[in-house]
Amino acid sequence: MRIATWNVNSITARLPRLLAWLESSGTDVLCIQETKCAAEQFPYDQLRELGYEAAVNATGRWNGVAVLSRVGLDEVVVGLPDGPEYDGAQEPRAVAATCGAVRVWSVYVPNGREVGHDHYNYKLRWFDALRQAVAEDAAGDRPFAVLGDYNVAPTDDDVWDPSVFEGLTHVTPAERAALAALRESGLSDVVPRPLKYDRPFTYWDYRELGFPKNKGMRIDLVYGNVPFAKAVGDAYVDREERKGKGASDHAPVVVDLEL
DNA sequence: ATGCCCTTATGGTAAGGA
Repeated sequence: MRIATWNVNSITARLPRLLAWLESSGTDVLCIQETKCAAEQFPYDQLRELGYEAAVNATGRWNGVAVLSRVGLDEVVVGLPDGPEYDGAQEPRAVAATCGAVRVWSVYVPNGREVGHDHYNYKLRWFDALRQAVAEDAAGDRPFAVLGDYNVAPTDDDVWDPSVFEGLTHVTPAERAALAALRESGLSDVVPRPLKYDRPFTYWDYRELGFPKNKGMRIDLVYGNVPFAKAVGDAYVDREERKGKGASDHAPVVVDLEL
């Protein structure tokens, strides 16, 4: 089974590339983030023509997540149970589904904006709610993973230049502690291979030649439980998808499971 | 080498991204 996660930065803007990539990559299950569309705008029909069902949590112009699957889609949960609110609303940042033998969450963790900002505190609360929501599956016998844009670089090696990030979100001890707490609940970081250069970055800013200069970050993560991690045959960042006109600023992370 | 911001909702400008 081939499973992947990809922040598409608008499923509407990315649809031609998304459909082509699903076909060329042979992905069975895709966790998507930043759909940036209302539920009624979601391209169910085009995806169904390629054989994919979709579990969607999308409410409008910001955020939005989905799980696409061509190997079954059951036990769908829309939204993080007991998830925190921001500005009085639960944002569409999580959706879960069981796809064949594997259960997954697709997550888009809040950005945080600035250290100490309300959004940063919300980000940390959101991680708490995520950990509690996945604890039972993380400790279970069924292959399970939380895939998505975590908006945290796990280590200093996961950003192109740590000195640039001093005092900024994505690298703080509190954010990294939230990742550590997830690992302590039974999940491990499935680190993909880079297909070029030494480190498996997954995001490069559109500005200032970020991609050609490889000024990247590894913030799109796959956290799997023991049965999931044992089944991993290969994992890599498909950096080809970051190239050219009409690319997202994130590349897909692809995991092959021997199931 | 894969290229010098992109996306949304708007109705010229604002907000978010990280």
